[in-house]
Order: sequence, then structure tokens, then C-alpha cells
Amino acid sequence: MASVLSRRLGKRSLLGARVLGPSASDGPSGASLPLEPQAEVPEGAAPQPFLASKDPPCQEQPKEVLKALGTTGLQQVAFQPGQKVCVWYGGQECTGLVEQHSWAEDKVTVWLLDQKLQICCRAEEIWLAELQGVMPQVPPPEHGAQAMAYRPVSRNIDVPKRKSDAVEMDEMMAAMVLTSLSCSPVVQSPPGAEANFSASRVVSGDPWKESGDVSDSGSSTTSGHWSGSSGISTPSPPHPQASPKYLGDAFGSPQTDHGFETDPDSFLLDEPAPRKRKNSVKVMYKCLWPNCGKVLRSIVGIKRHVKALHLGDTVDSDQFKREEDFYYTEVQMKEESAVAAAVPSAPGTPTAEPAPTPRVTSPSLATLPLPLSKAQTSGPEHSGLESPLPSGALSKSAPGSFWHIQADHAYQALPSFQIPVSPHIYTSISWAAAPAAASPLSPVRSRSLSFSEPQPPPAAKSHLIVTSPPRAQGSARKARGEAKKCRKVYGIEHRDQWCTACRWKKACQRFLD
DNA sequence: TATGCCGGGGA
DNA sequence: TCCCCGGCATA
Repeated sequence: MASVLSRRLGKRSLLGARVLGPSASDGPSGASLPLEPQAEVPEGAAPQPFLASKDPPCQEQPKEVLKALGTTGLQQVAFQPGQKVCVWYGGQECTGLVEQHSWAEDKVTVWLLDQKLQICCRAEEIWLAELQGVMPQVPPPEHGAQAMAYRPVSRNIDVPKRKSDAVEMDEMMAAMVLTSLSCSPVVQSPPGAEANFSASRVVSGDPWKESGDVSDSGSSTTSGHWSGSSGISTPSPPHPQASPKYLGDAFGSPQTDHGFETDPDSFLLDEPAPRKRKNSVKVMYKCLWPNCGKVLRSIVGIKRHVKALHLGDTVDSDQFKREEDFYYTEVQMKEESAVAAAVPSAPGTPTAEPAPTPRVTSPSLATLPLPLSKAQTSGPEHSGLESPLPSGALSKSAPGSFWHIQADHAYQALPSFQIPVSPHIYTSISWAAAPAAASPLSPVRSRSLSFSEPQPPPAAKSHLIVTSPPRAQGSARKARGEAKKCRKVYGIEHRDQWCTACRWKKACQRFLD
């Protein structure tokens, strides 16, 4: 556990290092960015600052102008490529050329002449340069088109021809934008900090290609995730809000740094289940979500499962990032059962239906308090698992007194038994220090036995060896008591004074706890 | 490392 | 059944 824990903590520490900081956008642009899902970002996911979508001077002007022109809706303005427009960007009004106007999303891609970069914003945030009197070098051919742009009629423009391309491009841009929003915190930086950088980058190369590099600048590990896929065709990593279809991808947490998320997991994916114990105990990961109980073999799988199926859309902000860590638990089970449990549910196929074997245990797990808060789950494992256990027949019918009733040789009256298979098990909250091991005789395991016993369908679990309650209780390894044992009392040199049990290295019968 | 004790085995 | 001990878990 320690390794896993440390690794997990390590991941968290890595996450803590991610740069997606508050972005401290003091400018007009950054301030509105996180709150405005519609806000656009320069395409290419470049960390270019975004223009203020809500900037009053920006919006009022075009509104008035358009209203004056009898426009029914701002969104109806048609911009044509090459059109010279004004846009509020970087706290100032900038002129640029329209590159594309996506009608479907009402977004306009504008090439800023001053900044020499490309931005994407809503049509309503753009107004024609002529109306401002800022029409120095408008190409004559576009003049007529500009005039038509004032009319909200798309019929004057060859919309169908452009629409498909524009939509496609805008979808891509939107994807990249969303990606950059979630991956590249630099995007939210104040314009001034990035203007030069972005400009130089864009000027020197294809803006589309910049996404990957820019992502690199945001986080070195982030690039590993999607810079490779930042090609023109599929640039978008999942964004749960925008593209729920990507929920299946475990790394779609919107506000998380995908790079940090992905890389450690990819390591974990390949590594064998940590801490295999001598008795072929295999570590599984069980979903603690109520009524789920899915068991997967890999952390990646369980995270993916939790994220995709349970957290999914709720993962919306930093405070929820990696929340899935708290919805799964490590489970140790014997190899055979582990395999049986793992086979039906491959990590790569996170489905809602639990694996056969784990499902049997799920009712109990379903009673677990949902670890909604870290404080709630920060307790040791038994806080979650053992509390429901006493309801089991074993626990109630076999108090510890039974053990104490045993005679001096009680240990001999307790034939050893092995639990061949089963979800016996100790579980531990993933980030809590787990017991060093699940000894076959540990009390934890004993509880686990009772924990598994009330399972309804015994027939379906024929592999579960039903053990007699007294034995189950008696065989539980006694917790180390505070009472002095013969060895301590009499010392090793007076071994003859020890109780028989102590002499035989059995549980002391003289100084019962 | 010391202690407690389970599991196993020999007598 | 008595007795012992290897080995493991835990403090």
C-alpha cells in the first residue's frame, strides 16, 4: 500500500504542480473566461489571451450599429472571409480580417492584423471596421460584401457552400478551444503576458500546429496526452461538458491536467497489481459507488469507471478533479477469485454492470456511506467496511467470549481452515494507509468472512466455502491485547511458569485480553 | 527487533 | 492429545 499510496500521493503532488492555476486573469478577458463556456479562445489552443466577450465597449458598439441598420439579431450578421472587422481583444480594439464565420455556432474566426494572430469569437463581438471609421486598407472587392454583412440575411451569402467547412472547422476549433481551456491554463493568462509569445508563434507557423506546442508550454506532461493527436483532424481530448461521448475516456476530467492524469496512470496500467502477497492475494479496485461495486484490476480502469459512470458530468471544477480517487477502494482477494472477478470486467471496458463475483459483495458495499468528503473517508478502512458487518450472523453469534471460553487448548479445538476464495478481503480507502497485509488469519479477514456470508445467493457462490461461525470467529487472529502475556510476566527464563498456550506459542490463555 | 500466535507436524 | 516450532503479523 505504501507504494501505491506514495505513488498516488505523488500523482497528486504532480497535480498540484499543474499550472492550471486560477490564471489570475485580471484583465477584462481572463476574468470572464472561466464563467463563460461560450467564450472562445484563439484556435489552435494556443495560450493566447482571449478577448473580452462581455466587454461593454465592445458589445455596445456593434449592437448599436447593427440596430441602427435594422438588424434583427446580432447573430444574424454575416461576415465574409477577408472582411475587415473590429474586435475587442487584449483590452483594446483591434482590427482584423474575417477568416471564417461559422453560422452554426455563430463564431467568427478573425485574423488580428495587429497581433498577427488568429482568434475565434462570437459574431456579436465583432463589428465591421468601416462602422468605426477604421477602414484603412480594406480591399475593394470585399467592400460589397461588407455592405451585405450588415444585413442579417444569410441568403445574400453563399452560406451553404461555406457552412459545412465552417462548421467543421469550428467544431475543431471548439474542441481545441475546450481542450485548451482544460489543458492549457496559460490560456487564461492575461493577454499581455502571452501576446508576444503567441504572436511570434503563430506568425512562425501554422496555428493549428501550435496547439501541441502550446500545450507543452502549459505543462510538459500535458503534451504527451494530446499533442500527438493535435493534428488537424482530431485535436480534441474529451471535455465532458462539450463532448459527453468522450466520457468513456477516463482522462476527460475537464479541469484536470490530462497530462498528469494520463501519464502516471499509464504507468500504473502496465504495472502489475501492487503488493501481491504470499498467499496469492491480488489487489483489485472496487468501485464504492452505491449499487455499483464494480471491481477492476487496474487503477486506471477503476478511475475510468468512476469518472465515466459516476462522476461524469459532475466533474466540473478543480475541486472535483480526481474525485474519483475517493470512490474506489483497493480490494485484496485471492488470486483465483481475483481472476474470476477480473476476467468479466476488463479494465478497458468500464461498464455499469458489475462483475459476477464482486456483485455479490456489492450489496454490502452499497450500504457504505458514500465517501462524499475526504474527512468522511479519511478514517481507517473499518470505518467504511466493518460498520455494516456486525449485522452478519457470524459477528453477532460469535462474540469474542467464545474464544475466551476455550480451554487451555482451545487452539487445538479450532481446526484450521482456509478460505479458498472469496472476497475476503480487506479494503482500504485508496489513499489511506492500508494494513500491511491481509493475512489469511488476520481479524480483518475474519470480518471479511462474515461480511461475505450474508450474501444472498449462496448457490451462485458455490466457490465460497461456508465456514462454521464459531470457527470463523475462533480462527480470527486475536488482536494483540494490552494484557501481559506469560512471556512478559515471567520472562523467557521462567518459561515453565507460562501457561500452556504460551509455552506452545499459542494464544495466551492465562492473560486473556 | 520483540512479541503474539497461527498452522502444522512429530511424538 | 500433548508438545514444539516455523513463520507471519504486529507493535
